[in-house]
Amino acid sequence: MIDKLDKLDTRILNILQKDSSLSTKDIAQQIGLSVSPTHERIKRLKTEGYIEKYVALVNRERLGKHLLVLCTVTLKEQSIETLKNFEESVICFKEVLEVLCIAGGQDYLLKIVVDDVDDYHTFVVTHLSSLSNISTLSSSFVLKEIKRETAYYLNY
Amino acid sequence: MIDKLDKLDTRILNILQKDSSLSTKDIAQQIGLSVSPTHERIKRLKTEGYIEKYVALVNRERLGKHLLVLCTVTLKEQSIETLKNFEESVICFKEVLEVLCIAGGQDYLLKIVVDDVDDYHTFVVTHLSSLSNISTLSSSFVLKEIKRETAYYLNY
DNA sequence: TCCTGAACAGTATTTTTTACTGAATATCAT
DNA sequence: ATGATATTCAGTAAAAAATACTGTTCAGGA
Repeated sequence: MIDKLDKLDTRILNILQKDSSLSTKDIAQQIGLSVSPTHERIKRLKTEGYIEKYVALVNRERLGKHLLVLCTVTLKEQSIETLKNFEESVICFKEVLEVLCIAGGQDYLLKIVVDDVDDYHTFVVTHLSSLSNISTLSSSFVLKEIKRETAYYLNY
Repeated sequence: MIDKLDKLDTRILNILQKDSSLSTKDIAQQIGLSVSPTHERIKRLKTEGYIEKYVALVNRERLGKHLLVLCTVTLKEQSIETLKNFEESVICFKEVLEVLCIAGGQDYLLKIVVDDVDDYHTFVVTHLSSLSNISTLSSSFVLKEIKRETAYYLNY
């Protein structure tokens, strides 16, 4: 099979996105194949880039990361160079988990995770606001994470 | 050890958040322990809730999910009942990966993943806008996903 | 100092992963 | 239609990993 997904591949991806600790045997049973072809498919899905990586998802609160902040940033100018410079700088901060470039006014949305409000203040002052070409910077604290899902729903 | 993390636990979590396909042996070598205690620690981190689950992260674009949308929702009223009702409804939509309750005006930010603009239009019309008590609904298309990280940086 | 419990390394067993083989099935050109 | 070719499958075997178990060392408290 050359780089195209059939129903079984899709089912495998739906399963692994939910729980990658399942054995090949378990998955094989769920999709109705034997172990060998199931294993081959899973391996192929990885090598062909459908699966980027396997990770452990941890409990944020349990680990003392109590504050989740959404931060909207607008830049003074929108030259390629300025955008590129900002992007390259901001992705380096370990506190910044996501950086999205948003349509409309050319701006960015940052998802930032820190221990607490003090920690956030320190981060903004010592790191974020020191970046060049920032015009405005607006922070919104997240009161509650109602849903957090990493699995895309794939239908065949 | 009763429910507290030491330096080794933290290192294990940092490793597994980046790549959970590593063998216990590999991790043991990285943290400077033998396989047995390393395995015990990993198992404990799971049972004690530090690790929520193991998942495969897939390539969104590769799988035809070309559109990522941030949608801000404000409700007509902020009674407990109304909020609860909205939250319970919206988490059921498979297209909605994240739901965050934001400080300030009582509103929500939704991260929505769909195939394309048509798909999004259909979703809004047939699902999202049909929810009761919605006051305003503002959609922003994501032009580019600059950074997407699921690992929290843990320092000891 | 002796006792107790926690954490470790090492070993053994079970399970899983991975590679390999041949059969069945589908594909395609003749 | 038929034969050649490639793909996908199941089954088996070997390698590797996960898991359970055992005894030892080390630290803290009576």
